[in-house]
Amino acid sequence: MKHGKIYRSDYSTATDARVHQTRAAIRKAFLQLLDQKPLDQITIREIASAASIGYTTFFRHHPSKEELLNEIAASEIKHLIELAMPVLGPIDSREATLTMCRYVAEHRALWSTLLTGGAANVLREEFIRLSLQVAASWESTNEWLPAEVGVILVTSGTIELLAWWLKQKDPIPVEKLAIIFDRTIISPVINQQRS
Amino acid sequence: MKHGKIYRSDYSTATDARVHQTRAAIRKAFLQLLDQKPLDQITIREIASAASIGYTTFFRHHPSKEELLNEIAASEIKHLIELAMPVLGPIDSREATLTMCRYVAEHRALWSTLLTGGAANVLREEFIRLSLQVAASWESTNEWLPAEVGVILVTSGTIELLAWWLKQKDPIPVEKLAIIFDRTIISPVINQQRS
Amino acid sequence: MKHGKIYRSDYSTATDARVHQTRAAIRKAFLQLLDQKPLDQITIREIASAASIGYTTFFRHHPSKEELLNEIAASEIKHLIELAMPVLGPIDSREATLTMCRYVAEHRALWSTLLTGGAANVLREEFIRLSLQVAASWESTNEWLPAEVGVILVTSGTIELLAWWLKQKDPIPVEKLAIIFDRTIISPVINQQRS
Amino acid sequence: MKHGKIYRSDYSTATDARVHQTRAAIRKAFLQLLDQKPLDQITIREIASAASIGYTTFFRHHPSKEELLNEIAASEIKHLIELAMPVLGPIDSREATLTMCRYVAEHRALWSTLLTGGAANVLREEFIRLSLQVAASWESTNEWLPAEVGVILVTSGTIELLAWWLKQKDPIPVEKLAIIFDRTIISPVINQQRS
DNA sequence: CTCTAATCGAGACGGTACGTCGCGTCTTACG
DNA sequence: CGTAAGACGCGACGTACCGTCTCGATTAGAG
Repeated sequence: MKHGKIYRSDYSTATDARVHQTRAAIRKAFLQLLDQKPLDQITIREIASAASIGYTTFFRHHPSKEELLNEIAASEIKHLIELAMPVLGPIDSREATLTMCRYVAEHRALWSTLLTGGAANVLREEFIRLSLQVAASWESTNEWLPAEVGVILVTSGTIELLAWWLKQKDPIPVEKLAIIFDRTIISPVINQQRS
Repeated sequence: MKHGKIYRSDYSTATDARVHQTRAAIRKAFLQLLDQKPLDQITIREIASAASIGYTTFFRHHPSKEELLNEIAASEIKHLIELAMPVLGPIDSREATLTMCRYVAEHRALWSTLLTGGAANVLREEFIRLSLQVAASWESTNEWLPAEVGVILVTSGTIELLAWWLKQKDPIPVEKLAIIFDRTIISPVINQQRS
Repeated sequence: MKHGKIYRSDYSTATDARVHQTRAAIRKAFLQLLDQKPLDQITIREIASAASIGYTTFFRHHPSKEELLNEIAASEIKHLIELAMPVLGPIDSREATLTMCRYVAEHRALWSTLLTGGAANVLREEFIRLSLQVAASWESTNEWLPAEVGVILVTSGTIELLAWWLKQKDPIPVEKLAIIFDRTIISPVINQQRS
Repeated sequence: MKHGKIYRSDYSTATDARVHQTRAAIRKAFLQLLDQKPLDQITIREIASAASIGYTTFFRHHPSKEELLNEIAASEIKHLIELAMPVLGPIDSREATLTMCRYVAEHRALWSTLLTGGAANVLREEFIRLSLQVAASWESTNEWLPAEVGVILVTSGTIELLAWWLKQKDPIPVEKLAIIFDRTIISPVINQQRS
């Protein structure tokens, strides 16, 4: 609506080494900046400068900084959702919970940026959007709880809990986190409950 | 840090009828715009135009649109937190829950804008910030659950649940909402639990 | 063309003592400010503040600061022109010259402001305009010199010379000034000349 | 004193063709506007619009319209002063006078704008400033006439005379102008004189 | 190993919104 | 009941980024 054609190449299948190098530099610089301030206080010129690339070059790879964030976020979120889905299954939620927490712990730096940095709000929305999409076909587990609400609460609860955990200087061990996670977020939604 | 002197008057004790009129017009126009798009896509010129006031006049009342939103949000949130606090008390959470839901239901239009419009993210942060502040002195209710986490989960859960509820075309009755609220958000945090 | 009607009263025949007081205060404050900076760097609020009157009150007396300057300038210039005219007469230019210089010397503060302060350019134009008007009916004194040119040169020369004189810390005596005035400005225009 | 950092480049050595094109367009549009109204009634937006460039682009080349005028004026004035200086020399003032008048005549359009348009006052000041600077080292030609006064009178007289000449619909021939110039402005200052 | 095309840097440019300032009009409240 | 105080609409200011668009310079990888 806003823009005309952009002269951006399609680098998706590029084999040129420079392309990969440039993309990596952008990503790295961008995540570093996101650690420091919210998305809308970061200028593209800043990213380009931090990545030691030309301003114009940024646009050859990403149409906007928002789009860049979405690209990064989407791929990371997919991993997490794949790990998180079994959590809601009937089998062994405690084990799946632990697996998910460990995954985040292993990529602490990245997730810390995503969840506690300037991208948090964007990420939350994307996270919930993708979760709802994945869970769209599910049937309700409880007659008193619309499935959609369940997904929203679990997803947002997960994000908040992980964000809190990543912010701590002396984070509690993963096992304890998994217990909190299970008791406050998972069980209330999937378990049978007595009023 | 950014600005030099601003020529803004202190209107807090203003008695001039025009002042109230102008402030009301700004607020109304702003909330209408927030219904349609996120905060950062709203320009001050748009607000001024919609409120039928001069562009400059906006700054005579609010230093920025962010500040305006915070002013509005803070006062509304305070009301809600006052109603919400007893919910966590030991006595009768179900009753307090119902009271809070009814309050939101009675101000549906306003809260709908705040929670589901372009201000949602700002409001969430402010909400959690204020909740943490209010709850700072509390002692932990559970040895396995840090008090801070409890507050965060209850607050964000509340926001998500209310936001979902306000988005529905055919919203479920308040009583049912209160049940969900109690089972998924309150009880898991304040009650004793069996693993 | 720009403005609608102004609610300005006509105070020209006012007898109210306050009116005179106010006008005097404006005039005084204005001239003081003109000593310090050019006209367009002086704001009306500044004048009003310096004159200890309300901002709006200024407009009850003068439509704009430019107009105010013109009012002041015009009356002063008229005095000077009346003294200066005989200078060009055939009788005794040296004597008239001396008279004029003495007049300026006696009102040094005022003329210093008018000629060397921020009003200089406006004053020059007004001065030349009035001079040309007064001298419109004159007949040329020399066949080789259009009357208009003569008036312009004498007028602008007078202004420049007086401005220079008023700027000096140790001004030369009036008598010497009159000599310069006569030799460089008056004589070349009115006297018969040998090429 | 006024401004913070300006993002203006140094175009003095620019080779980009667009730069020259833009600068020329600005200059042309600016001079055209100066023909019509005084400097302070011209807005930068007007200049930009008339030059068919973006508003912001103006500032990439000139910090303000006043500065732009000074740049233009300074370069033109330098030419004229170089021609005018020999006029005051002892040799052949009549010839130098003629040369100078011819130069102005050949650039009638430009000088007409500078001297009779909205820039006249600014130009006068700059002219006198530069003249005094150039003539700073001179020694007085007459014991009764301070050198500074001589420079001021010659310079301002020159400007007034040229301005008058350029304003005429049927201007007198250059030769007659040179005679007036010599008799009324040059001779009275440099020649020995009998009281 | 060359050379040709892809990629990049540098930055000029037209825009849009910002927040500030001063103007001149108009309204209100006070004395 | 008139006047000061000041709220207001207006429009220009100068700044900051935006995203588009040339330009050459460099460099990879195909011939």
